[in-house]
Amino acid sequence: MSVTLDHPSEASRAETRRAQIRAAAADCFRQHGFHGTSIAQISKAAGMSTGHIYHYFENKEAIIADIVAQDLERSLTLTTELRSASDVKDAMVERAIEGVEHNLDPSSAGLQLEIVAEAARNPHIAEIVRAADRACRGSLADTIRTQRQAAGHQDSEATIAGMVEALAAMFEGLRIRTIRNPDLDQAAVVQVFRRMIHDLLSQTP
Amino acid sequence: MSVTLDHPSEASRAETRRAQIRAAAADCFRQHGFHGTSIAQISKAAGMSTGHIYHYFENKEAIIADIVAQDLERSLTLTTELRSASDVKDAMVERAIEGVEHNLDPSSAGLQLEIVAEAARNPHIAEIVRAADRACRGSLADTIRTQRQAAGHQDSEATIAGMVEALAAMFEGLRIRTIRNPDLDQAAVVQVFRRMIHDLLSQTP
DNA sequence: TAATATAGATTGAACGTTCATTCTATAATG
DNA sequence: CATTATAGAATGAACGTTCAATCTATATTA
Repeated sequence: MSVTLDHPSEASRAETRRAQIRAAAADCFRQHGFHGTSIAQISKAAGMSTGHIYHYFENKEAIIADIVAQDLERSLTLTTELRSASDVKDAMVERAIEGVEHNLDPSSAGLQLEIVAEAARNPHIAEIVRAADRACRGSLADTIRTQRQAAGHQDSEATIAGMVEALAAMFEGLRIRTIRNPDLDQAAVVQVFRRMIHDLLSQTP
Repeated sequence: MSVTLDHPSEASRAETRRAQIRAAAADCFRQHGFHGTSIAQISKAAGMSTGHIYHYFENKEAIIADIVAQDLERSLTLTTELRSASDVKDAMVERAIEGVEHNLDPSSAGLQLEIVAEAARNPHIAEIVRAADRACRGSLADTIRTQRQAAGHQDSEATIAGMVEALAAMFEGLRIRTIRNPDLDQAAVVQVFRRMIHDLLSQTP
């Protein structure tokens, strides 16, 4: 709508500041959790005053919601990418290492766990998380269904849904594993995961 | 040393009170998280004054640590139980339903996620959690190793460790799944899990 | 047994601090 | 000059924790 974009400011200036606050807040949340982090801490990390934060976010919860939404958008992208592969089974087995690596990164895992824990009790955050999860499940179910049908298997929708949940549990479970066992052998996990995914997608009734 | 035990009080009175506080606190923590719960809330839920809480716990973190320790002791018991089964593979497949049910209970899952999220940033809680996890892994590794050797397989320790991590990730991952997808089809998950566990324990190089 | 002493359980108010949020004033921008 | 960005002080509520006081019940004494 706005025409004058001579300067990079205009609309983008505000978004830059918002991103700056998001990044600083995410850092704080990783270290101290949502409710262990104060606005004062966030403002310090972002290099601005406390009052200024409220110029860009209505309140603390809005910052949390923004980070959650941004984070979930990223994971939706990852899930959708799989569908474009020519041989889905091979692609999933091959890319298992990426999924394992991604979910085992402790700082990422910490924030993700904070988000789910918050979703377990905060209806507003739960809504955002569940909508994103629904989209991810749908995408993954499509991917698996296509692959199974192409291989000549006949599965009920419940079976497909069960496979989706099992795969999701495996990868998301790694976020818990990396906290509970920081010395976990990543290579060994990748090897076992590959075999399990292969077997799951090839299984006959 | 003390002889007079006419009344059930003496030493047990204090433990009763501690248990009462633990239960009330766990309830609050489930609903509002560790750092979203105030001592005032806990004291109200436990039906006693705020000051009285400090008669039994040094501070808020001590209550958290106590609940965490108690919770982890229970999961260690569950893991150890498996070892006594005659046919471990059958037992694991048969008892998959219990593991799935247990980890899918939303109120249990919520507190467990709160604990892991706290462990991700609080070294004291991390220490408790990791010690318990080490014990569980050891027990599960023994169980799997025995079963695999009995079936004539030759696995490296890394492979056994990978299997342990995969199984742990699957079941613990369900805690995340039940929050992100409350409508999850439990029966479908049980069926897929059974097959996956069977295949994992029977797999050949 | 009646009277007193003592220990521990329990209370709720008070403390100093920190919190999220709002208000006010100044600087930068266009 | 008008608007927006920014800073920082101000506000009142809520926090974890402490503490002096009271209540309850058992033990001691006479």
